[in-house]
Amino acid sequence: MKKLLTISTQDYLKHIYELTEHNAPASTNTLAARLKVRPASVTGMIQKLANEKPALVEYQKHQGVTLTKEGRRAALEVIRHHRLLETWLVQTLGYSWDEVHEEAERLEHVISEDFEQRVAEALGHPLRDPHGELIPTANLEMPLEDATPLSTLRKNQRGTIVSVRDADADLLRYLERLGLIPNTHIEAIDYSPFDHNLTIKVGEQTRVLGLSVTNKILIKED
Amino acid sequence: MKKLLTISTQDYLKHIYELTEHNAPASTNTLAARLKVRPASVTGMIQKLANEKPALVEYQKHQGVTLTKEGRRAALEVIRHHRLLETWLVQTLGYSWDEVHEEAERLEHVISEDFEQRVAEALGHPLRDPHGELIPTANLEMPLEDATPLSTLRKNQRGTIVSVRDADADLLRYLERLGLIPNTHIEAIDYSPFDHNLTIKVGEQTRVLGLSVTNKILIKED
DNA sequence: AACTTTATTTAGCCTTACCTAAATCAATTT
DNA sequence: AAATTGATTTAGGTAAGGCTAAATAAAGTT
Repeated sequence: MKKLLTISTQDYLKHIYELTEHNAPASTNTLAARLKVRPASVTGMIQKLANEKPALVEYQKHQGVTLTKEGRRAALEVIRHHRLLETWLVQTLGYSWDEVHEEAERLEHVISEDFEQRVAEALGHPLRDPHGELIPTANLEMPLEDATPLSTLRKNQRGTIVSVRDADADLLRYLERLGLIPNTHIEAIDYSPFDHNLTIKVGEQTRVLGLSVTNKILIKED
Repeated sequence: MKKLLTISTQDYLKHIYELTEHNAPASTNTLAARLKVRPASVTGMIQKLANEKPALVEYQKHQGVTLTKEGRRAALEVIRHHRLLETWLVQTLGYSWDEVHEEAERLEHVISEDFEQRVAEALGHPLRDPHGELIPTANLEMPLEDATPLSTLRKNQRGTIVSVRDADADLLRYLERLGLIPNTHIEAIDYSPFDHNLTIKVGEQTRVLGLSVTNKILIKED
């Protein structure tokens, strides 16, 4: 007897999850920007979510918002849907890496538990989606991230790209052109401590990447 | 620059299409029953749909409602989505014949044109869904039905099941148990003009079917 | 033709989730 | 400590799409 949440509520929870993932409560304004809604609307919605029983968010006026246990589970459910869907759309309908997001964004709210299970099964219970993001488990826990930002790689170290985080479609297309997609093997050939630029070798190519990019790419050293 | 319709509107149009398929305008009450909504709500919604520009339905107080050209196209779009989705879910996720309906019912409203095309492509542009229902074409026309009701089959005639129309999940499960699913070959071995019962042979089995069943099964003679 | 039953419509309300404008709080400067 | 600025909240509205109850229209009976 799980409570049914509106699409809008699911979206709020998902975005709150993402904004609070690295500690720190989410502010009304950033949430409003993410949701493409006015700050006043966010305040209203948050107040409702905080007064549900059980409460989905923890909220003190002017102090930002965090998820409760219930809220977190609901958020992880949506995120699991999203990431499974992206994986599935890429694998079975030939969507490209950067096209799937929008489609999954709409589907994630309407698929059944049964559908979720069938897709997970069909995909062999994948750990990561096509961007390399971790997929929450069936019992709604987020696996630990065992990859590290590319920005921590230093001269002569090698690694394999695992994930590209928080990237918009433009950046994804850019990275795809550079061949910087999950499973690609790379080697750091230079690092500048001044501007934090990292020079890497990707296959035959040499690329120089700034911090804003190297921070978004996760790798596993090898 | 197609107009975006709400899920609710899409549902109204779809059900109006189905109720008016064999001539005759749809009445407020039957529509309300189908949509699981009160008659008063139907009146309200229909009035809105009739006043859209362009109008989606034709409506005269107390005379029932029919679709306009625009309304019909919108309805066929939803029905195309539904039937493609059912076909796809059965083929790629192993849904059974009688389980797909609900899932497709929710997905049909949120998939993109791109998704529709990819699925149609992946399936090889099928003509019928798993129930045998005709799938509207990409340019939103309903193909002509070239199959006939099983109730017209007479002693010693043979045919192949093409479709099971308007059946609820219970009937579908029942027919599945009897082996009466699309592509099954059958032969009429007796017909009673009094009660319209038809005795047929399905593989090794002999079955006696009443009119309420034989009218819902479409076949092609051979 | 009058009455009864059933179908349909009108009127008035509710909820959800958004909006704008105005008010208040918090943080930073001066 | 006061003032300014920016973030947040309150107050009051709007549009969808439901609902109930009451009013009206149509259809069927006597």
